[in-house]
Amino acid sequence: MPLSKCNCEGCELKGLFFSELTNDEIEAVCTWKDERSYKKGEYILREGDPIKEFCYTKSGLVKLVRSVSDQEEQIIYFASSLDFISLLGIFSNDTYPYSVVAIEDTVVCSLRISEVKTFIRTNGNFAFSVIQKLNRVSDNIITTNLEIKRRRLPGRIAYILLYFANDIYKHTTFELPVSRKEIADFIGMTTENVIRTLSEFRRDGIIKISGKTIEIVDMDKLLKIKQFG
Amino acid sequence: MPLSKCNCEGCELKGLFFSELTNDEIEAVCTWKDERSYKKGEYILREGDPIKEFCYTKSGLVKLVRSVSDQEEQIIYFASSLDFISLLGIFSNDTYPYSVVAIEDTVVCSLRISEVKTFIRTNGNFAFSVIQKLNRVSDNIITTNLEIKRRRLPGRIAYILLYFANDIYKHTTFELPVSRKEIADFIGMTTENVIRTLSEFRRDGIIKISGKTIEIVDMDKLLKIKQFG
DNA sequence: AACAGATGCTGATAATTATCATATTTTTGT
DNA sequence: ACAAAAATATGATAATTATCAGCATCTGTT
Repeated sequence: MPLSKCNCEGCELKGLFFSELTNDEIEAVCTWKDERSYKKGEYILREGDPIKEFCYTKSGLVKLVRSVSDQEEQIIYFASSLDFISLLGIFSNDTYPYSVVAIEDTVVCSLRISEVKTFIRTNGNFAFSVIQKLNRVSDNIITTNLEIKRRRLPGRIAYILLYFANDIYKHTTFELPVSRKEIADFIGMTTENVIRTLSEFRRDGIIKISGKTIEIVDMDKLLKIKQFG
Repeated sequence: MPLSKCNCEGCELKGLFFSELTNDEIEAVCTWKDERSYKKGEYILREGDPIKEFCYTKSGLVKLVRSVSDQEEQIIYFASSLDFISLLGIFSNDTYPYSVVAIEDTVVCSLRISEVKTFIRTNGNFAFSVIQKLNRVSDNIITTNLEIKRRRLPGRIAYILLYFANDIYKHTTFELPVSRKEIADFIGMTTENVIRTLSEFRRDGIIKISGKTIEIVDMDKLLKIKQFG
């Protein structure tokens, strides 16, 4: 099969994820890869399911969640485009220790994990790039959690607002992709207190809120709250 | 140089870390490896230093810490024997994002990171085993932090007591290897409240304390506090 | 359009945790 | 061995956060 028929060839992510693969390997990937679109709210992976695929986001935004009791869940991380979403335990577990849910419309590309494992064993440069990327994502999660842990409620809210504004949307006005409850599940506080703190920020002229739309009005103050709150 | 002169050959960790290396590769490791002993309290790695080595503990206990302000530090993780202590960012950063400090006398074996990187590129099975092990350690850190985050003070203290009792010392009586302040830095609470909670556990007949020695008297109650507190 | 159910919002109160002050004990350095 | 510093301990109070209760608003469905 000629490579020109393989749409992975022209994929904008090829350079990011598979620059180290040979043409033959890319062709093999292409034959088996599975690209899927998910609507906001849909489950991409389910906690407890067997790990058969190696997935990454091509576009969109997802949350990694784990359930900690009947009613409660904890959000581990938000992954945007070009992130691995298969990470925790993918090479050391049999089943997913968390679920992945689209919080915006999301396109995911999946490879068979067995194939990726083979490439790791046979292609050292590919192995190295996988290690680098896994390492970067893990570090990110760990550091983010530590940063949140050391802050109080206002600091945590400031942190997450600035995360969406600076890292995800790169704009001071944006649509919050998550509910107040999801913020609460992420920062480890109650929904009521998340709402209360947002309202206080609004009253203090730091942000404007209309529904899901947030506008950061006083960036300096928000940065100070992130730093000291 | 005959392999018999190489003391890595007989190292009890060879099977764990380097089972996938060829004899030639092990000999190369052996020539350059650096095995060092550290007394309790000594720094093994310093935050900000360039990453030149790939380190793991042969025995002992260490803490991974990062400083978050002039006076405060955050403990990321406790690593016991056979753990990697080079992990966060080792393959994606130039400098260590955290320090590693011995909290018990510790023996560390270090390889040159450049050499490990070469093995990853040239020996796929070794690469795969490194990925598996890094993956496992990262997951552990992430999961531990999530478990702590979702608990209140008593639950957090119960969690860490049971961690030392069950995972590290495998005994209901043990010497706490860390100060109350270090526990506080790990679970994200104040030193006073850690002390207070330990005192309450003692008053409630859950544990006995004499200095650094802790004895778990009422395991059932402690498990319940871990679960619901 | 009407309804149900989720989500957002606010206040009052209770529970939890931090801060400050002070004393005692243990460890460290000389 | 001694003084100084650090760690442990406890109480009182302040600050922070959770819980509960009651409404309003939004969303999706029929």
